[in-house]
Amino acid sequence: MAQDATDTPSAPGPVVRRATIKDVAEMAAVSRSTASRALTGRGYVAEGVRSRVLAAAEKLGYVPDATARHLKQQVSLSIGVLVSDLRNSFYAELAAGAGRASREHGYSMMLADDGGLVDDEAGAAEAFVALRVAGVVVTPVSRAVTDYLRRHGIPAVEVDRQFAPDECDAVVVDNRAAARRVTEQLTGLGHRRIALFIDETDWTTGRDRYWGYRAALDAAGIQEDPSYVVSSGWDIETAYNAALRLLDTASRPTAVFAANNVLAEGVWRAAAQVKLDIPGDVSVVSFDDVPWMSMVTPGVTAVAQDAATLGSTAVDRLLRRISAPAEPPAVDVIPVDIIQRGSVAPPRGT
Amino acid sequence: MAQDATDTPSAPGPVVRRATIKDVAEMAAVSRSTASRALTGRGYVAEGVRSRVLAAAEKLGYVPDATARHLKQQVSLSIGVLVSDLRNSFYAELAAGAGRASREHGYSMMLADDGGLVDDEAGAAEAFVALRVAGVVVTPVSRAVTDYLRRHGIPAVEVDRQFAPDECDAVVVDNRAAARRVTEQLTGLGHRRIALFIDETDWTTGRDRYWGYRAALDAAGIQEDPSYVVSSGWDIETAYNAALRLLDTASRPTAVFAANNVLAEGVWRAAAQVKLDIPGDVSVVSFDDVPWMSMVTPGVTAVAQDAATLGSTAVDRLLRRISAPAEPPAVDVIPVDIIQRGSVAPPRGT
DNA sequence: CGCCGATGTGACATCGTTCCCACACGCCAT
DNA sequence: ATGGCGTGTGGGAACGATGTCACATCGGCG
Repeated sequence: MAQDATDTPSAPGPVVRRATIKDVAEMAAVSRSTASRALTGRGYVAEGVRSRVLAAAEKLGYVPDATARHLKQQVSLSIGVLVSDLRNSFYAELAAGAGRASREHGYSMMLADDGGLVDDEAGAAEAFVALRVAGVVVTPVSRAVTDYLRRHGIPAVEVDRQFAPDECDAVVVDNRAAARRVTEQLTGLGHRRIALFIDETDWTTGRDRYWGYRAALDAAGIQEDPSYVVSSGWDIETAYNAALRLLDTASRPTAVFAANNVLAEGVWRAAAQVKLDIPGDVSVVSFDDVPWMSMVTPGVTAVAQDAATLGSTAVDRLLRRISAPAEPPAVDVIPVDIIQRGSVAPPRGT
Repeated sequence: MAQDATDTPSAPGPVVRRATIKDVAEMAAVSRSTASRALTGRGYVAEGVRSRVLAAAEKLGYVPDATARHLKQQVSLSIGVLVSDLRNSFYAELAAGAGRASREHGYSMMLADDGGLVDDEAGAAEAFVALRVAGVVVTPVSRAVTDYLRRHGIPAVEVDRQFAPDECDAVVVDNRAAARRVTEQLTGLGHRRIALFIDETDWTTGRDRYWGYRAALDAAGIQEDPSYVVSSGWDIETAYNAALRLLDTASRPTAVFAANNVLAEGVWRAAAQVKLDIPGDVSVVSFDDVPWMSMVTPGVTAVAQDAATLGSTAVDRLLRRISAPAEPPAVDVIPVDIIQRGSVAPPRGT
């Protein structure tokens, strides 16, 4: 009972104490200031002293504490990247591109994934503020993120989706033009009943892709049939069920434009389920080229966004913003390709 | 010439000065210490004072600086995650799982991607040390990472591949048993000429999967034919070319086991190229289930590792290690599923 | 009346780094 | 001699948050 753990500390204590600049300085028999100058290369240091300090640092395995440096300098070398869903290869590629670009410029990447939820998005943004990242690249799901970040003085770049066009840098593709081109390919082949599967039609990418689709229909003199515009949200299951219903009717469309890769997957599975031949019974085109589209037979004709380039360009833009905070907001538009594969043909009977 | 920028500072200066705890304290008319107690909930604070402080913090949009807190407390709330290739959906899922688990425990995730290169792996590890992360989850490509991290007192968990079995926690699957089961399925159907496509056969996952394959052959009384074991590295192109050569011969195998999803893709493309019917001419099984395998026709029978669970389990284990540094290293083995699809059939003529 | 514990609060040192400044030399020009 | 410069070094104050410690106040009890 009287025995007290504090009398005989059984734990061996901190086995490794991380070397600090003080340890380096002592080993090199100089002051902390001189050691710092030798290591950072700022200010005068005699050549002999410099090499002594460097040798000591090497010997001790000294790695400067980035958090302490940040605290002192009020400059961070991390950037935050916030995407909707890492499991979607579009976002994974985007993150990979952002990570590569960050590293090339000496930054580390803090990555978060908000599952497309506004609440999680806000939580991630707060974590980024707490960590005092140098800036944030985000595929936003609301306007709130960039507003919040701006209020805290953290520059942000919107990628893919754009909610604050006039106040925030952005990196996007020309969704409208691409959607129009790919839809015109269908009208050009004689399709008149063209369905659009889309997440929603009011915001950013969804709105623009919808407009592009409409523009192509208008140009071909086709009246829009609202029952062919399916807003089926963000998950495969919903798209699959909606596609099942639509494709299993007499008045089914002769072509389907899926406005992103998730919806395309739902459509593809549904078509397989009801045993429709692609492209014989129905042509399919997609926005977002992901790996499976080139693996299936026939391959899926798709608008290929270079997601990695979106990510790396966003980081480049962010770093430019950091070095020139006062410039007016800029938007980079990344070109897209339409990859022709076998999923498109003229409608039957033409 | 005599004009001096410091006389008339033209820049508007820091437009937003981030609120610090000092600002909060002043607004609430208390000392920094009291404000800290009120905000962290440690120590005595009168109820009235507490609410005054909280109101001030709210009003100022105060977000505590995680780097400063870390510096003082010498405890970090970030964990590092290092994967080989974010573009590979296996790693992307793993990262997503790790990110989710981190966030659930209040940690942020620093993510890096080393492209499978030992040099980049070392660079990323150094960045993690500099940032003083609480721990690291890594899909290692060499033993060096975990050694390096240990030397700096940072706990690490190896996932997927395991290089330091006795010194480091790990989260893996039973590669050998899974490879054996899936190969036995082929021998059970009467296949005798079974090719193995594999990255390499000397280390960790490659070695274990190779052993599993061998064990299944041995059990079926099949002599291994070295020309059927193709070590084709880590890229699709190489695997594709190797598969082309192997499949386009008279003595081609009747079944192929691809030991990861990249190799499976190469094999799949090659089979399509030489117009082999799957499973009629050749059966195909894969290690790693990725999205395209369920999209193609026939679907690819595959060993499905739950990558997200690998990632989240690794984070759980890491956090347990952080709270109990002295315990002996532990290994979690995550169960796998074999997903039966249509790519497997008995060899022709049986 | 003096002492106690319970309840609150503020001063100050600290974490690891940087960097401003003071200072110390040696050398040259006044 | 004195001043000034170029070169080199160390002292010490930040950065923002935390936590130890001393102290202040109050009510109650011996």
